[in-house]
Formats: sequence, C-alpha cells, structure tokens
Amino acid sequence: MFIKEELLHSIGAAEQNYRPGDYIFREGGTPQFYFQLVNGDIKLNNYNSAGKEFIQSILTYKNAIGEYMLYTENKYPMNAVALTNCTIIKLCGKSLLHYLDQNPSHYLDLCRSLSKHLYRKFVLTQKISCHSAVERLKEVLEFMKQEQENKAPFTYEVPMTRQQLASLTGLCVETTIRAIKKMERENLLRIANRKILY
DNA sequence: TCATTAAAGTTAT
DNA sequence: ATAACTTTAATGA
Repeated sequence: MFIKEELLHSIGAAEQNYRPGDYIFREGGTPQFYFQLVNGDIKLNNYNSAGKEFIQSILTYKNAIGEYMLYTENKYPMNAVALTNCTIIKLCGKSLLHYLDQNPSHYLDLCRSLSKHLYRKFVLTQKISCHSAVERLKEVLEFMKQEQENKAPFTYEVPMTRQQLASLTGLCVETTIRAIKKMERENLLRIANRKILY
C-alpha cells in the first residue's frame, strides 16, 4: 500500500526519523498509526523462546508497515525495526479510516495490498518448510528475484546479509554460509566482494 | 543434514 | 577502536 505523501500530510500525518535498530512498533503493542516508509529499510521480526530471530519480511521505501493491522482489534504479532536510517510518515489510524470512508475508491488499494501480503506470506512459508538448506535458500532467492525487474542470471544483487538470510529461512548463519558457498560451486549463484549475485 | 560452539578474519562506523 | 558481519572447523544430535 502506498499513499501519496502530500495527501497524507494534508490529512494530518507527520514525519519521523529512526536510526538503525529503533523500533517502529513492538510485538504485543496496539496498532494506532498508519506507517509509510519514505526512505530506508525496515524488518518485521519475531524472537522465539530461545532468543533466535525470525525475520518475517523486509520492507523498503514507499511501503506501508503493517497497515493491515489497523482494521482489527488484534495486537501486533511482530516487531518492526529500522535496519537503516529511516524516514517514516505516521498518521493516526483513525484519521486514515476516516479518510478512506470519504474516499472509498482507496479501499481497492488496501485490498490489493492485503492480497499481496497474504500471497507473499503464504508462498514464503511454503517455500521454506520441509526442504534442505540449499533448497530453502534457492527458493527464497528465486522468490525475491522474481519480484524484481531484471531477469538475467547473476545480475540480482541480494540486498541482505548472510545473517538476515539465515533469520529469514530459519537456518543458522553458518549453515547459510555453507549452503551459499555450495551454491556458488554449483554455479547457482555468484559472489562478488561478499555480495550474492543471483 | 544441520545446530552449536569457538575462534579468527573482514568490513563498517 | 569497536561493533557487526563473515568464514572455517570441530563436535554432536
């Protein structure tokens, strides 16, 4: 979901800056605001009881953050954490709902956004379950690349660290690294100064 | 096959 | 400098 920034401002939104590691919201918190990334990257994550991190997804500029949580009484099921310096537009959820009521055509965008998230979540969950490390990584890389424009092999620079990749696939870093090296040997991907090219 | 632990090398701030 | 990230190796479930 993306709403024009001028429009957001005109109905009372404010911008806020975040530093890497800052929380935008926390698991268990009550959704009160509509958040939209102006620039920077954030991650949605959870921690299991052993303290291991699971990244649900990584969002970049022009994306709303957890906006689909504004329409129920549910609490946030995950944290939103800034990965880089971020500027985020923040609008009171009530104001957004009010605006949408006046402008019902925007509900379609919301619907699309919701569908996209559902689809992503579903596919990703399915891809990383019941496979070997190499297969999980391969599926995830394939999935991320497929969302990009460029199609040529070894041109997609994976915008994630090994650790983030590990947290996304539920593997440990070391296994992730070995699997990636193995994939390099098998010519499934290339590595150029530590960046993964898929 | 993969997680865990430990240790060391590399890069970014 | 110091923290964050990457890599290798040994061990065990």
